[in-house]
Amino acid sequence: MADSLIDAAAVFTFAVHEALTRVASTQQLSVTQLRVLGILRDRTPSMAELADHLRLDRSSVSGLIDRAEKRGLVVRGTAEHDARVVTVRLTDSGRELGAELEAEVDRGVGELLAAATAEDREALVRIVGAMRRVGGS
Amino acid sequence: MADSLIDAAAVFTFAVHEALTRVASTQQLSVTQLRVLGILRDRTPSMAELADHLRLDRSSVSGLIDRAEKRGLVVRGTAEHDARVVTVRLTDSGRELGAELEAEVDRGVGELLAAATAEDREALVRIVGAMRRVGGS
DNA sequence: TATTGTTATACTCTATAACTATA
DNA sequence: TATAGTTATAGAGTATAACAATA
Repeated sequence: MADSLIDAAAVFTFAVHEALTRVASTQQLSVTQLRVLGILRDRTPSMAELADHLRLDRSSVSGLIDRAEKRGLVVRGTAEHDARVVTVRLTDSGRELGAELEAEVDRGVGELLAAATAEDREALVRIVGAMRRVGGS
Repeated sequence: MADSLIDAAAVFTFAVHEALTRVASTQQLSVTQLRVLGILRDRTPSMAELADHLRLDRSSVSGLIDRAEKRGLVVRGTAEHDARVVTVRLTDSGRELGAELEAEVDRGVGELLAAATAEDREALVRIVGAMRRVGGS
């Protein structure tokens, strides 16, 4: 596969990642915490499910949620069918912050893509669709 | 800008970032250390220039290079024109490891993009070209 | 005085190993 | 026994503030 393609993928990745870092850091959050807010927007997963989404060890997620809970962004709950399971959901304040940051991400990433043509932007959406069909994520 | 586009950018970014993390971790390296090896491939920058490339504080780069030097991947040198300046360059071993990992990155990222059409892959290269012309990086 | 780089410090993120509670 | 989650521990990565050496 052409070298310029791999380069492009890497440059794109670092640029978007940097935009995410910048947005998150306006609220003293990491990109991982930003992802947590995004994941919880329409889910109330168990710790294990959250770890799977993030592809992190459960012990890492324990610490992550400790810190997010301390900041009042999320709360731990219990699942009724299995007393071992801990669920995580957004607080109102977490949902509000998540929505704010999502808007900022839209703005920041949108800015990065503003110079591309509409056709090329559509190609990006198709690429990710193809990735998903193959990669399983 | 369409929501699916921003989503696609984020999903793409996390997928590539994860592939880079996976490759780097086969050698107990972070993505940042992997980037250092890539940056030094055809440059011998000062600490300040390296910090600019990585968009990190100089103190962060001091620690990064401490660890890379301890592993024998890079060496610090001096610039003849200014005794304050410290330069960084790859050792032979660092260059070799960098080449190995670059091949793995090509393979891993190439795999992610394998399902996309050639036309769409070309669009990605154009998108990054447009980003570069605007964004300054 | 200004700049380059390092050090001290503090915190987040991450994994591994050992543990507790529940199934 | 097996699974869900936490805790203890260790190390990397990052920034801020204070510093030393050089310009």
